[in-house]
Amino acid sequence: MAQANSEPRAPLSRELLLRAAVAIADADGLEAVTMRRVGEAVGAEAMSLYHHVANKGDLLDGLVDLVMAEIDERVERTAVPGDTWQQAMRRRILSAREVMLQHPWAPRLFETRPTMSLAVVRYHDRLVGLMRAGGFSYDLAHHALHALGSRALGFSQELFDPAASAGPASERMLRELADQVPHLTGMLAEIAHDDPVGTIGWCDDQAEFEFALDLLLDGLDRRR
Amino acid sequence: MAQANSEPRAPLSRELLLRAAVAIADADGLEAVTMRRVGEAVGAEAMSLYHHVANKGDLLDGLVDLVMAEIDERVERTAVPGDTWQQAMRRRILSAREVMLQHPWAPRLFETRPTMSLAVVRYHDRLVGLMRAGGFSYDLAHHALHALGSRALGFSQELFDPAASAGPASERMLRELADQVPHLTGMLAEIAHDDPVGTIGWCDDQAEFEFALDLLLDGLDRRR
DNA sequence: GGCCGTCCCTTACGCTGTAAGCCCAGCGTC
DNA sequence: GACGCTGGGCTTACAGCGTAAGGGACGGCC
Repeated sequence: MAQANSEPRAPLSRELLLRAAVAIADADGLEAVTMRRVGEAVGAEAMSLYHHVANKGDLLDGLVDLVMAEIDERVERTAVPGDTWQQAMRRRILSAREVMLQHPWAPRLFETRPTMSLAVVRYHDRLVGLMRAGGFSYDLAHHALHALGSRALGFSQELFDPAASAGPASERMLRELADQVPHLTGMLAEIAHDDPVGTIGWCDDQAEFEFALDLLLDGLDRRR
Repeated sequence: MAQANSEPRAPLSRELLLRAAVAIADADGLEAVTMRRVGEAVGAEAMSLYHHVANKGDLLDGLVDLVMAEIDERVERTAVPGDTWQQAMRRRILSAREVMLQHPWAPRLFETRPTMSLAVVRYHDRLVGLMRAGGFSYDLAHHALHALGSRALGFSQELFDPAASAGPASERMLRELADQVPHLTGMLAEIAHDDPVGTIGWCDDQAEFEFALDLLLDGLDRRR
């Protein structure tokens, strides 16, 4: 009713909706991505979106594909020809992680989606390709995929939760519970996080991620 | 209105609600656990639950604690005195896994809960204790916790999704996409899953889990 | 007896995803 | 030019969610 003819507005399209949804998720988190909110962002009503996506699940799948496209692009850009399987794998996974760091909501989305998108399957297929070229048996490559888990896509699930545990409140609480968790308090006291950049959650910083990744890659190389 | 006085019904309590919620989750999955549904299960209205739980999040946290209690109990029962750190850790984690296998919804719940419950913290604290006794530095123990991630609690996150990817439909689809994912199709053809018992999702069977676990434990032992 | 908690119920609100149907612009065809 | 079709947008509406607000019945204590 308002708007008159100020701007004719680009026609809706799947692409447009997905871009809007990404913007919303980046700004306010995944739970802020609702049909009404996306509609508002593109200047349309919620129900109009259904002409371009089958339902909300379809939209979320679209988000996954979009993030995967970003990853693929970056992976391609940062590839180095002479790499060993291990170097190539490492580089690729860390590239994926860079994209995940830009979209903090993506890990949770990837984990939650009930069916795996073709893009994700293809990503893993290429990883298997790398390992095969490096002399892996199919069996070991299979094991490797499972051992890596979500780490193959550049993130580790956070049981020590993201953000919420940070802050002085939880630190004080932890100190009060020192008798209940003596080892953890001792550990935290010694480690004294200085929280560098590149942190997804509380502790999942770059160094942490790379330590676990190399632990796995080395172990795999030894079993090759 | 109905019911008359057929059965006076046990008074509500936190315990009662949690037990009912577990039953519902076991039967129909985590998303079936709604306040109304839990209320129905205990013969009360949804709003009555709020006298025993602060809100739904509190109820879910209660579920986590309940599962953790089950784990602790089993861990205690299966402990063996003479174990090395590695044996003890392995045994403990596999015990936790047995409980997770009985509550397929638990992994997702653990991953989703925004704040970590005291029970979970204590569980990890004991793991650190084991490692310390095994000669770990705090720093390495810290790395170890992160490297293990959710595996410390007995499950690995499923990017190859649970159940949904199984069945002939997805297998046929995969065959049709053979040119797009040549390595994966080759791998799957060779592996020929015979799906033993103890499977959480598609491939996260016991053997898979233990392979990754040992890969990590061995790697950690070497860096000790 | 009067009062105060505790426990449960009823009602209602705002939010979600989405089914159903209307309306109108643009088009192809005669 | 008039016709009807089609497709993209809007409006309305519904069921289900978590939960805020308040009412009424019971028991224990002064």
